[in-house]
Amino acid sequence: MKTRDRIIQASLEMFNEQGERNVTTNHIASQLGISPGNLYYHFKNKQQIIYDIYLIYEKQVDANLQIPTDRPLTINDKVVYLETIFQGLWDYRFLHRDLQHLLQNDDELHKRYNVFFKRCLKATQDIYFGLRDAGMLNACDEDLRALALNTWILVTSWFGFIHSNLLSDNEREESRELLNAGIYQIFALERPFLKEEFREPVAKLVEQLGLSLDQLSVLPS
Amino acid sequence: MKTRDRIIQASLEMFNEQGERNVTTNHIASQLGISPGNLYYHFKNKQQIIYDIYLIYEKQVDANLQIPTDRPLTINDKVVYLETIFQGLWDYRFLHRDLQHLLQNDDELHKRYNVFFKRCLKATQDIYFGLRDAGMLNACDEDLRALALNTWILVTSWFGFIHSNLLSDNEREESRELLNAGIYQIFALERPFLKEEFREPVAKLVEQLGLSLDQLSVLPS
DNA sequence: TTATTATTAGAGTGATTACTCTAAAGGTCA
DNA sequence: TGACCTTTAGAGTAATCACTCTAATAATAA
Repeated sequence: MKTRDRIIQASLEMFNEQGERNVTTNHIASQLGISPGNLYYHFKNKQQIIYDIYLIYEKQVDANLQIPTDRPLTINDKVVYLETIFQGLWDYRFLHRDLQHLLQNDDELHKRYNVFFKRCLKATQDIYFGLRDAGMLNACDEDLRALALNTWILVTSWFGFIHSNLLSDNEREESRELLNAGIYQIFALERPFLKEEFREPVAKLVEQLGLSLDQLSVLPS
Repeated sequence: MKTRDRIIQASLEMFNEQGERNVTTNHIASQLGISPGNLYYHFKNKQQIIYDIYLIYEKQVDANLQIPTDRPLTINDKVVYLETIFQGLWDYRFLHRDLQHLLQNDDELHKRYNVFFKRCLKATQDIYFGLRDAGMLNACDEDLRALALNTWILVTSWFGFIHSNLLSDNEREESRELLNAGIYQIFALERPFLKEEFREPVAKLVEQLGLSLDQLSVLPS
């Protein structure tokens, strides 16, 4: 692999594991067994490494949020959307963890992220509108717009939430269970809007997916 | 005012405005016109300043989440809960902005915060159960538990969200409008569970409160 | 081969920052 | 007044970190 790509990959891994703030460019270089000079030959500065990682993430999310034009949406589409989005969240989790600081230090990134956010929110709305058109949801436009925004906030905050609230006592590893619990919470958001005849099958689907947070016994009951 | 209290107050203001990461102990001292030595006479280290600020915040939130025992909950209680909680969020917004990093660097804070989170989640659940007991909501236990958790995540992520997504283009100041939009989003969460006869009065209440985000024309429609 | 360019090493640097140390000043009470 | 404790100033320091500079080496082309 090219040195440049190895830098990106190692940075991503280290950022995710230790947080961007705790990973220095010297750490990255030493992790790869290369010199700092070499790293700075390939990247102008640390910001640029982050920016380049972000671009890859953005591209992936945009691909994941495509809406089929040739057929109506199904409930299974929704599951696929959530699974791919949460997987992306996980793979690039440092981005959302330190988002505010990253944006504060890089105007270009901030502008680009704002455009990206609006595009994602639009796509999320369109997915919900699509599900309503497919006869699954019962809600007015205002409901669905608020729902889309709440979905976005929940999704982008999910790993921050589990990291802050559920991972300290017992060093529980961030796991697929906790990831699936996030999907469960999103389904809980839209459940009240589901038409009667879809509640049963969706409940089955969610159950298959894994556990709710309640069952992980980390929360009060 | 005592020097110790002035340090706490100045730190809080500066942390909120610039982010904890960008405020050094020397900045705080110089802002107050005192020496770094003086600051460290009153506080063992920077962590302790943060910890002390956190304690004040925690106390305030606990007070705000009290549930009346002598009467059933009303919809107006809900408004008061949300207004005081969001105001507290705003007054101590740096805490949630940099939460993960703060917790990572201070085990004692992390443990204490975990207990606090569980207490808050319990209180939030109890409020929702109380609203159901008062005949306002129509939902099963599982619905309400998921709702409480989603409420917590939304509330604690709200200012991070507006800071990252809505404040860059035009330097729009974080304003009461944006704070109220957060309350609007929380009401949107529970709206589908509201019993028919309460939808009209709640809608009126929400309208009085201010604008939804849609009307702020920062989002796609 | 030789010339040229791309890649790498690694020592070093200037800026920053949390925090320390010593001594002085201020307050209190006999 | 003088003894004693509290509070303050401010210079200083060790560590950290993003980044630079120079020179060497590898790759490529003529």
